[in-house]
Amino acid sequence: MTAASAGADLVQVALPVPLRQLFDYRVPAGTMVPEPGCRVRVPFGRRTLTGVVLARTARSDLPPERLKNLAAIVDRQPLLAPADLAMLTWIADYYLHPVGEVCAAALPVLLRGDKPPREAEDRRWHLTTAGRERLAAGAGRAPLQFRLLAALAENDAGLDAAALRLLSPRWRTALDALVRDDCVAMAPLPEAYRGLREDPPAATPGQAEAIAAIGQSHGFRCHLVHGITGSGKTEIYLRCIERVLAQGRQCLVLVPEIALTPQLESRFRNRFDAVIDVLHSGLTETQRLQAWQRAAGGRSAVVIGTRSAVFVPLARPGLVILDEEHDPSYKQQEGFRYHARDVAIKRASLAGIPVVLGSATPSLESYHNALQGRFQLTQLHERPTRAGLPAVHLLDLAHLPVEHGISRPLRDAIGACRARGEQSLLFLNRRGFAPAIYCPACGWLAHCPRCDARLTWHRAADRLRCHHCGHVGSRPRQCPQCGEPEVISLGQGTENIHDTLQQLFPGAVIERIDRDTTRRRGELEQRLTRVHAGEAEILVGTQMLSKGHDFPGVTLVGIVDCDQLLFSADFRASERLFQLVTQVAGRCGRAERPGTVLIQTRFPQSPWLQPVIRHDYAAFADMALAERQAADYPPYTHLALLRAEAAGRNVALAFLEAMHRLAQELAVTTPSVEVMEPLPSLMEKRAGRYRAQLLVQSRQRAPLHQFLARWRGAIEASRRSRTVRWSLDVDPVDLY
DNA sequence: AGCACGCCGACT
DNA sequence: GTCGGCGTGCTC
Repeated sequence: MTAASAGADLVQVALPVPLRQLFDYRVPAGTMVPEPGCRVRVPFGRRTLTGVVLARTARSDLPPERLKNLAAIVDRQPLLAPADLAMLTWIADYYLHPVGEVCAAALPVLLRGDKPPREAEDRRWHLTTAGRERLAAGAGRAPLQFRLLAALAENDAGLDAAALRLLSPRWRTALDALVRDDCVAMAPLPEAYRGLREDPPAATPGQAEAIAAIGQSHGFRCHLVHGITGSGKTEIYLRCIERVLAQGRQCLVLVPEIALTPQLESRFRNRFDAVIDVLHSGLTETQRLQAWQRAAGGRSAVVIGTRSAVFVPLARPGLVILDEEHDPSYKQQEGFRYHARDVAIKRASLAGIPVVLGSATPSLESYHNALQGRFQLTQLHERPTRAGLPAVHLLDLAHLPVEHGISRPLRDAIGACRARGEQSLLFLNRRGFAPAIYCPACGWLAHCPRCDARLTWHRAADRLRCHHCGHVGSRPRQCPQCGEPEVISLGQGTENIHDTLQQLFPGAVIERIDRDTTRRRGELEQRLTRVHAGEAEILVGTQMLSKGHDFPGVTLVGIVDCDQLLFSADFRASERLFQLVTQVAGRCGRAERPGTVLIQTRFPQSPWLQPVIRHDYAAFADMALAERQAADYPPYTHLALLRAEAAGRNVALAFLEAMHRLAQELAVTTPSVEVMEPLPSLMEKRAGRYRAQLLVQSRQRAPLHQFLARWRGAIEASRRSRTVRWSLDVDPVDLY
């Protein structure tokens, strides 16, 4: 770092404001020029903000008299390395999002302010020989120093800041004095990786092939590991991580949700004697800061995290793994709408390291990339345990006796399963007791006053709830429209299925797992523990059950209603159906016993169900890809979606119509970009606001991006954009 | 996003 | 007569 010369030194600063630009500031003469990656305090309008220096520069487009001086430099050393800044700049450009907000999103909350990083808590101090002598000499004029010495003498491994703080809030000054006198020194930090704790099991041929392929890649390469549920993808991750750790480098492992971190963490801890950190929204801000600092400082070996952890800096990056890569929760659905999978791939390419995407049901985008040779594909078709894949059967609801959503064969199968002392799992993607309340006399249905949606009756709470906004109402005694003395409930939710099963199997222990029964912290874990302990005989639950958790005792899986997935407006519906059923089916028969999956449907002839029955991902993907190609949908085209919402009906739509005209003018120079007509959203009214959307499509990425950049600029400049709430979603995942 | 400036309604 | 509504303009 050099001191600024007379007035020629400028820095470009990313500020947390929704403006897609950098701001230039003068470095006062005589002060050190902050390096890129350092935070600075700057005057901005009438306030002072904290931003990140992205670059040094000698000249600015702005006239010199309008440039202001930096108010202060927060960090002496950069918080973010040049590679991190390059990644963040790329993301800001790709998603057309303000780079200052992207930078802010990449920093822990405690580093977004103007405070320099706090002492890393894993730093420890221990006694030196001189310290021992001072202690032996007895207490002198400095009683606190003596107490610190005594405490440190009892702990050979040393004490950290938290432990010393317990001795006295004024520990810092006393410790500094002791360090100056060489009585206390910083204890060496533990090595990030110290070796294996257990011998890895022998790899199956499929695993060995994947491990070798990933291990052979020098520099950037994207690997897609497609392994059927239970085929041992985690073991592949462990072996690849082991190789990278042995080289003294770090690994970043991403999972779609917090609930999956504990089991992965414990498997990693059993295998590796290493510093392993988790990073997700369930931590306190202080914990997040510490994990972030350990990763950035190279003091951790493995970081396991959810979506936002894709931004955590690593001093020595060696490998990125993204488990369950098909999971839509990798896409942030509001504000800064990035996709962690795509960011992870870009990040690995910038860092020149391999990235591994794993899934039993890869997204069609990734699978297509693999077929095109852009990703390297490894497939695992076998389970290492003796259990084979479950047998899948369809139950035709139209031609079978059905009671409260449970058909006779499903009921009998559950009974037989119980009789064998095994567990069964029923999947229904619908919470509550009944999804509709209906008047048999006049046809009235209970609607949400703020959304275009029906209200769901939650019987335990005796409330009508809207699952799209926070609305809660009570069930009317009589029909509010015609006065009919009794309204009835229609359809089944998990609460209802739970009840029905309890009636069919009196005395059975049934565990319901959905957002309603696992709202409080630790409740999910508690219920899962009861299931694993074998206390529960039947499990009923929603989507939550499909994600990652293994239930070795479950030998029967029932999909109560797959038709809602079969007929959905979303062009990804068939993909979701295959993924969901395969993932739920994968929960069973993992141990020695084979499993059975029963799918209830009114459309057993649907071609989409055939590959599900045969566990044939390739056949499903061929069908789905052909359909996507015919309809000009991803992965054959790229999409962007302009969404808008406003309090008044048609305000958002009128805005989009104006933006549509604007887009058509702009698209003249990018003819490969197709701008669709704006449409009201599928659920037009939601939480009291009216929504609409406009789809843009192109076969080629580059012209689309070029168009979007100009279009977004024009939208921002238009006065109308201030009358609605709008967002531009690059690569949208949900199209409604 | 904030935060100012700038013109038109109901009130300490 | 003011306090304050949110339209619109700007931030290196």
